[in-house]
Amino acid sequence: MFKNNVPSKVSHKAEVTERKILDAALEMFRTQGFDETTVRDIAAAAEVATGAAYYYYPSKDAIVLAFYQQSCAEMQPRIEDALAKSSKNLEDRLQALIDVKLEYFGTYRSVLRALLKSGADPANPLSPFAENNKPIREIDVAWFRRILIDCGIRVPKDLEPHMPEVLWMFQMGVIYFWISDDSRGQQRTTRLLELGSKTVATLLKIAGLPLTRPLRKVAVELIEIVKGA
Amino acid sequence: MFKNNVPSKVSHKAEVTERKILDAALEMFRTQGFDETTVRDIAAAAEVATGAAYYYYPSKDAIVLAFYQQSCAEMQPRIEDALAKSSKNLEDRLQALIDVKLEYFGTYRSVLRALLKSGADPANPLSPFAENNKPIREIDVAWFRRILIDCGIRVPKDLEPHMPEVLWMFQMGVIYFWISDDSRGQQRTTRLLELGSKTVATLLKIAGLPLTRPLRKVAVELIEIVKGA
DNA sequence: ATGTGGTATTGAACATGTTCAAAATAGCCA
DNA sequence: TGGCTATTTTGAACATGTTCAATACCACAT
Repeated sequence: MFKNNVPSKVSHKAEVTERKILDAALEMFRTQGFDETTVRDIAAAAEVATGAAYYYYPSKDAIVLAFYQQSCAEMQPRIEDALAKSSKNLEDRLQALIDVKLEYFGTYRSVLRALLKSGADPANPLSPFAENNKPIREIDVAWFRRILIDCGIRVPKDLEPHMPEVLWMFQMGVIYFWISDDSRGQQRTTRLLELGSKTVATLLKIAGLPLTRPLRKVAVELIEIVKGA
Repeated sequence: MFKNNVPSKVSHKAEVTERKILDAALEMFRTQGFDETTVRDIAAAAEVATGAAYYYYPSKDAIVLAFYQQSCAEMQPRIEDALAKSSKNLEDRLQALIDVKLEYFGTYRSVLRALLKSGADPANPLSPFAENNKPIREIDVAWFRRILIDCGIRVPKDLEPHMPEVLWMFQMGVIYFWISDDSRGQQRTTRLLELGSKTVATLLKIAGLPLTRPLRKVAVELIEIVKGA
């Protein structure tokens, strides 16, 4: 009935509180760093009691997780844009795609550091490799699959099903490098991304040549070991 | 005067306390895990007050660091042995060397997880990549240098200075994989180590062929970017 | 209006890493 | 031996992530 008249004030007060907490937290993480920000600080900035934070988020880490989920959603249109503007070749698109992420995360390096502080441990819920982050991972991987299809490179049958995840791993590598890259403007990461993207594209083209079959076999086997059963 | 008669009891009581704390800590980390072990627990097990732990170790993490240093020292003779027994070819020796580490760390997986929980962040004192762990890193790298020399593979001039550290990175990769490998007896890691070592050796031999020069150039450049200025 | 059940909020209490001022002890010299 | 200084040891206090019982609030049925 009045859901269309007074949609938020009354019925969504809880959601407003939740948002206030998340926003306050991210703002403080951004400006002072994750470790330097107290849950009490966050609650105070959001004008609620300390316990309220735990009513909405089971832990301080969970706030970072919420950021990760939000960031995934918010980046979708940006990625779409970036790919639309870029050429269709693999190198350019790899760069464009990963650039969107670095740019987006740029303001939140401290939050990302907190997110990735667990290394690549799949047992840690914060890790992009964790089971609970599978949905995000699959959205990400889907982009790489699309890039691969669009670029027109003919990928050998044995390698093909693995390639989207391999590219995703490349992306993760760049991001892990980036979070502790203290060079001016993270120029080392920029160079790594440029040369890395080019190399990945080159290798993928080479992988189609007949002579490379034995080496490719090994690569596929290594990939399968790492990916697990 | 009596330093030779009563060497430890009197003059080294502090060192005894330090050891007691370290031993108690490692034992508890091993049996209950790092996070599950309280500093109060450690102190109690070592029969000292809580504060005593902090007189000898500036933090709980620092205890793990002490373990890392101790482990490096204790592994030296084992590595020497393993290499003496193994053939001189690169594949076998890579495996033998890394096997020593996995075997040694086997009893302390939980401690190693704590050590590597900071990912590869050079800013974290616990990380093997940190500045303060340079001495350990260099001892490790020296072994790989020696392996490379002994194996007799002719390594191209541009690649050669980087190879010891590249092999060290390979080792770190295996270890990072190992700490979250929950397969029975960590058999996935075993396979990764086997196939990985073989592949590294193969690639290094191939790298000497004239046709691979352009690709090698790129590889060297990537290595230089990652290693930094 | 009033009670009622679920939701949201509070703030004190707890666990654990860490700090620190005070107390105990050790080594040593007169 | 007695006293003095530096080292070692202690345990209470603090900071911060987290839990929880108590309270306040809200929408709705009577």
